[in-house]
This record gives sequence, C-alpha cells and structure tokens, in this order.
Amino acid sequence: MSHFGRSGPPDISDTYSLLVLNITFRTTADDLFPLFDKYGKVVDIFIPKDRRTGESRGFAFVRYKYADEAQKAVDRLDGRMVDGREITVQFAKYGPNAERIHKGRIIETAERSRHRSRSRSPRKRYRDDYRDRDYKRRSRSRSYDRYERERHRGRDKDYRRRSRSRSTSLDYKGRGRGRFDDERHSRSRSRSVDSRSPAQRSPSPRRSPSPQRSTSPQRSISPRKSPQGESPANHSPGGHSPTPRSVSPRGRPDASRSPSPRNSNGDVSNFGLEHEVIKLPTLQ
DNA sequence: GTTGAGCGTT
Repeated sequence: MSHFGRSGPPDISDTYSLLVLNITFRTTADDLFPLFDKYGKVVDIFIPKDRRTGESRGFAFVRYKYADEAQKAVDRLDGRMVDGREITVQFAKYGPNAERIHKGRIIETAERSRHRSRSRSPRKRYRDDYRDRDYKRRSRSRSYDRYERERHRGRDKDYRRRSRSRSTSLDYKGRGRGRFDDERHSRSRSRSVDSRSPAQRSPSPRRSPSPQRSTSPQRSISPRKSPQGESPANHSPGGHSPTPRSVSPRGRPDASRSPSPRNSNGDVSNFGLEHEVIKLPTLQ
C-alpha cells in the first residue's frame, strides 16, 4: 500500500527498490516521500506493517524509477537522521514475490526464483518466513536467554518431545505472529513449563511408593512403540534406572562379569545366564 | 506510549 492511492504493488517491472531500515515505528510513507523524492522520481513507498497491530515494522521500501536516482538516494540518505533515528538505505535484495534483486532491480522472475528456492535455498512459506523473522528478531533484541534456551531445546530431545506432546508449539503457531502478546505468553508459558518439568521429569517419587507396580505401566508403554525398548530407554534420562534392570540385562552383567573368573571355562556364560533368569522373575 | 539489526502489500 502506498499513499499514491494504489493498492498492491504497482508496476515493479522497471523500478529499483531501496530498503530503508531503522526508521521509527511512527514514520510513515508520507514522511519518507519528500525526503526520497528529492533525489529522483519515487514510484512507490511501502512500509510493511504488522498484521495484527497494524504498526510499522520499522523499515520501508522505496521504489525509484531510475537506478542512478536510487543510487543517489542511497548515497545521500544512508545514515541520515530521520525522526531521531539514523536510517539505513540500501538496495533491496528480495522482491515482493521473493524474486532475486540486484541493485534493487529484479533480475529473476518469480518462477525462476521458485525453482531456485526449491533446489538451493529452502525458503519457507510466506507466513512462516514472516513469523520466523519476527521471532528471530525478538529473541535477539530482547532476551538472550530465550535464544539460548531455544538452542538448548534443539539439543535436548527430551524437552522437545515434551513440549511437542503438550502442543506448545502448536499454540505458538496458532497464535502466529503476535509480537508483544506473543512474547509475554511465551515467557509465562516457558516459566510454567520449567516449574512443571521437575515434577514430570522425576518419576522417582511416583515409583517409590510402589516400585513393583511401576514396571507394569512402563511395560505397557514400551511394547507399544518398540518391543525392544532400546531407543526410548536410552533417550530418556529419567527412566534410566528402571529400564536397564528389567529390559536390558546386558548392562548389568558387565559389572558382574569383570570380577568373575573368565579364565576357567565356558561356565561363566552359564553363570551369567542364571543370574539373568533369576533376576527377571524376581523383579517382575 | 511500548520493540529494533532487518527484505515486501490487494
């Protein structure tokens, strides 16, 4: 949208787009127009706005008809003080439809760029990109711990699994591109998750009252996914203690094996087997 | 009235 009275992008065929960064959130196209028009014919000015709040997102696109004029505007206006902030003016790199742009001029059509994005840069969809950018920006500027936690989360499988099961991420997406509210929600939510994690994470209090029974629910869960139960047992740190005992007898014999006399004969294996056989029914 | 290191609208 521009204050030129047109809706949607005008003829972008022969225009040169400048990206104007760091403008105030209050700055409008009307404010920018006289400034940029001084250096050439401005075809259009567009300031992306937040869909939810309708507020400016802090940058603008100024389209010039001629490249040299655009270049001049970059030279003159880059670093200029506007509304109390030093704006940055540079040639846009991406077009409105994600076309590749060189010096503000589109050098690739949308179709081509699509082809490219498929093979080279797996650019997410429109909305995702929107959200992603917003998210990134926020985390950087506002809270580092959030950013770090995000990274941590990527590593910690347990955390990811839990959050997914609780459909936290879904909520995120559903809420979409909220800005302030989103942040607030996410913060409070994350805190609640933190407070909850110890309770959920440590099954020990649950198991302590009835250790014998605890095996049965575990068994009911494990055969469902994988009868071997290897991967879940290894991945979950909480269920570490109960699993090796009942499921994988190998872990234990290791300890008993080293002291045992291996030199004597094959009886050793028998001995170990006996141990296993005995131990399994005892636990169950 | 609110944020800030980034690339796009009916």
